[in-house]
Amino acid sequence: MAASEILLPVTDYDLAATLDSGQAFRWHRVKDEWHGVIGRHHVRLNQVPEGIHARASHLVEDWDFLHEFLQTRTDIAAVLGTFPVDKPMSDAIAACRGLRLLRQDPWECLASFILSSTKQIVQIRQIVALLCERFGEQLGTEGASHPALRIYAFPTAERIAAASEAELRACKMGFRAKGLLRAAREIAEGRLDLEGVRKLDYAGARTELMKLHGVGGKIADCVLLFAYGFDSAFPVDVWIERALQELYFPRRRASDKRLRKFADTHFGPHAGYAQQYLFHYMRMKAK
DNA sequence: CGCCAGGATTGAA
DNA sequence: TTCAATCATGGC
Repeated sequence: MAASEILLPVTDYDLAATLDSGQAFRWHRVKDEWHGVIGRHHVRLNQVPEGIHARASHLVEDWDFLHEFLQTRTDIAAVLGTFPVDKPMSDAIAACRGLRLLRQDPWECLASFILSSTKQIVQIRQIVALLCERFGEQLGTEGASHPALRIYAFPTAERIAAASEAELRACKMGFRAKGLLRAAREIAEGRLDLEGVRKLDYAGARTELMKLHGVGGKIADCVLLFAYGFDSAFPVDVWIERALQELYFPRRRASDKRLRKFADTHFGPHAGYAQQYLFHYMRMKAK
């Protein structure tokens, strides 16, 4: 039945931690509500005792897109049950129980993480917001008279492919414009099929994404984890490197190679989930 | 291996 | 107020 609001009855779901854990860059909190765009849906979410309450700015026939994005059907207890039983992991779980992995659109996720290179989360947000304002389709008409309230879809690969590198650089993305433009063209001109990547195994999918200029192992793993649901992907950035070093090798300094190998073997079949818990735990401790 | 690529933020002068 | 250090990933 079509409605503009719905209750998603989920437990063990920390909406704030999930939307603010560096996976997605377009969500912002207004009072107790999270505003965001999923595809062409503008939605507002808030955590209530019974689960997550969602409101859309339009009538929605099928809310499955929201279940999919938020991964409400994931059995989080089963995932946590596969984590290694050690002090760092149990501390991380205690610190952010209810943290989830999202399931994002591959293009939006890929583009966002190409822009994330050597940027901090606040800056990535700014760049992505500018990109959407300038190249994304405006959704609805609420903000027609009020620029600050305008809502935009994430720009399509085709639209980005039609932009110039200079126009993209004007969104403050610097040298990342080249990588974004080239990726958009690969997709728009049919040389890269992001849907086809779903059919590959983890190693094959990673190799495929890493062919793109500006996409190394870390960014490929972010996309594989946050958009494709490859739970074994374990993005290693400086935060995670520090976390592994401090939490698991406090006495002796471990090489990058050693840490990488540890990451690939220690955390089990849902290593990506474990990574997200460690990442969020370290960010919370740093604040 | 070591350098470089922008721009926001932080803290010193 | 200005200015310099810091941040952090991939290509070469």
